[in-house]
Amino acid sequence: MFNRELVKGSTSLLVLQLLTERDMYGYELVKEMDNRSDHNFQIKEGTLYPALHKLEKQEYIECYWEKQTKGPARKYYRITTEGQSILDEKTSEWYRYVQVMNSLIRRNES
Amino acid sequence: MFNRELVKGSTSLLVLQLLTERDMYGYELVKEMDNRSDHNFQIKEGTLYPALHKLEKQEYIECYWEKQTKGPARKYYRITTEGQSILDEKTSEWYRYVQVMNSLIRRNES
DNA sequence: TCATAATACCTCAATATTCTAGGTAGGTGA
DNA sequence: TCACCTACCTAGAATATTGAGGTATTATGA
Repeated sequence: MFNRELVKGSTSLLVLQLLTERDMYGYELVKEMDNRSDHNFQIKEGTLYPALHKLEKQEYIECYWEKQTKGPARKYYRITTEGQSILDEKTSEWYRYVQVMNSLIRRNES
Repeated sequence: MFNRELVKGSTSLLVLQLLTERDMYGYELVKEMDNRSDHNFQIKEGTLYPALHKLEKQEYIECYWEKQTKGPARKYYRITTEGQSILDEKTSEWYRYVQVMNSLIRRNES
């Protein structure tokens, strides 16, 4: 697991990115991030649900309920057109951020 | 400038790294980060000074005053041995974090 | 001379995100 | 029946950052 503060702010980027692949529900997103990151990103439900609600309010994602024959109903989320373009922005911001950070922390081992 | 939240948690890493090059004072660190990052990391004094105090309390850095013939005295910081080893940890954490993030956000453009 | 700006330190309230710890409810298996 | 998993949720505490303010010294230019 990473430092809590370091990871702050990357949740929305990850959620939007995963939703470009397929519609997903909250509980699924938690498990998916955990699995795909080899347990490095163990985002908690207490973090994800409020984050989803904010993204929905911003109209970057939208939701629909799907009843299950087995188990509780699921609230699926799908990314909107606006969400897609915000994702593009966030993604390029991420790459710029990494580039700047790397140039700053790379040891001057001459 | 980057998103406020994305950058959270990288301040201590940057401070420790810069101090491996030479001892610096707070005001200098602010300007230095701004310059080196092409104005992408405009860390504010209200962020840096408390961050320095925390690092000092953790004994990752230590300070000494230096009077100037011109202008106000400067509080210089130097990295400690413990700070150096924490920096190593934080640096490798950073690289792991970037790797995991990249593997998650890289579009599956097959 | 006097006002302004730069240097150099500092604190505090507001904001945003995350986590911990709880809660509700449906369904499964021993 | 009881424990567990699925699946949703919220509230309070902790943390980092920022904006806005403060103090003090020195330099600059009108």
